[in-house]
Amino acid sequence: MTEKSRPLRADAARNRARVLQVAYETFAAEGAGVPIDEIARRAGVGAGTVYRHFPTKESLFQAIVAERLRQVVERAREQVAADPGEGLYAFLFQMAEQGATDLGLTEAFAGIGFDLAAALPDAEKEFTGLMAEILAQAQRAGTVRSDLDAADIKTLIVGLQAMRRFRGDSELMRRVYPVIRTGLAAPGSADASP
Amino acid sequence: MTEKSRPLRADAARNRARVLQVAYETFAAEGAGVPIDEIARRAGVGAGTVYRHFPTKESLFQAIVAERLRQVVERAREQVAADPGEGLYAFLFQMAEQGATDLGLTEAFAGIGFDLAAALPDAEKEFTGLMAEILAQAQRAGTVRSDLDAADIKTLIVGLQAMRRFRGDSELMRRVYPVIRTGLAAPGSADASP
DNA sequence: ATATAATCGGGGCGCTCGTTCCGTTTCGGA
DNA sequence: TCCGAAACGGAACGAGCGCCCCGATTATAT
Repeated sequence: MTEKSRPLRADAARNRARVLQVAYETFAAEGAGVPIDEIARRAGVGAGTVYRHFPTKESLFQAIVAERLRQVVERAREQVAADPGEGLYAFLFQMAEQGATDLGLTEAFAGIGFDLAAALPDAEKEFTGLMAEILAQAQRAGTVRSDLDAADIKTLIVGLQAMRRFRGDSELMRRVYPVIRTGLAAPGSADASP
Repeated sequence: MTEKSRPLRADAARNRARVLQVAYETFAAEGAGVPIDEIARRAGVGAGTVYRHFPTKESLFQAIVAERLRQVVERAREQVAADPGEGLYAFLFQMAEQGATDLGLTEAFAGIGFDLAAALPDAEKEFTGLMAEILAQAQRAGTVRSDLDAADIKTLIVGLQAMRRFRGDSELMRRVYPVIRTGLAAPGSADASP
């Protein structure tokens, strides 16, 4: 009912893939503020070509965020499966590092010029659900204090990404991460301050 | 040597004050992205008048940030004088609340489109020095762990402001602040998890 | 009151960027 | 090989914004 999606012509499919790849790298490195013309130039196509595949700049950004979210969720599932108690910390600090490596996703996450829940409600719900799950596992394992919910974790991710973006050097975060870790630890657990 | 600063004409002084006041409120509420024309309109003057008093948009923003920093520093000195052990926490969470009430200062602080250290080196140095002082007092009082420096505190401020901006409702931060507080607490102090 | 200079206001210039348009090129089935 | 459809690319349009210009206005010293 929605559309008839005939298969793309070979050159069209190639160009679409190039645009997606270049746009991902560019948004990650420089954020959503980069002009479409610049992305087209780097991809070696005209601006018109970009707009044929993605009717608006936001739709291109959205497509990339959706794909990145998929990867993030997938990786998080692996981590929590490997070590339920440690999963939340691993995921949290990995998300923090993305403050430096994927500026576009960080902006989307913080709601800067992009409403994640409105644009990609399904992906957002899946992510929030996953957060709740990872948190519950860690709390069951006794590594994280029990008075926190998934929304608190999302808030912490936004804060950690901002800190990581502010501090160019990940070495310098060495002393900040333990502060968060200690603060999150369940009283009496190994990470709690003695 | 710098300039001849003759006294301003009465109407000029009045307009300058109006522009500063309106610009402060506007930047605080909506960030540095607001057009100069809009600020001029709200102040009831023409754009040309704004530019006679402040030769560039950035210079206006800078003037406001400088003034706000002065107020912040002054207030912090009072707080740390009143209670050295509690001073750092009070200041930290007050700065966090500014994530919601003063978007302009928050952006300047996080280095979003504005290089604080380059634009206002003296104010920045004074702020950093104050951070070191407040931190040292808290560490001496035994309320904050000793392996942190002033740069870590600035990083935490940036993160906390981002979290506060992300969470519109300060009620919702009730569970996040204790996490930070516990994480910062010196082992064995009252805030450390038992 | 008048002259003089400071100040004002807002239209306009130049630039950026998202988006569209259309003449030209390329693909791929017959 | 040939042709119609699909895709291309980049010039061009319009909106937004920082900043400048200049004729009109107003404050202030005399």
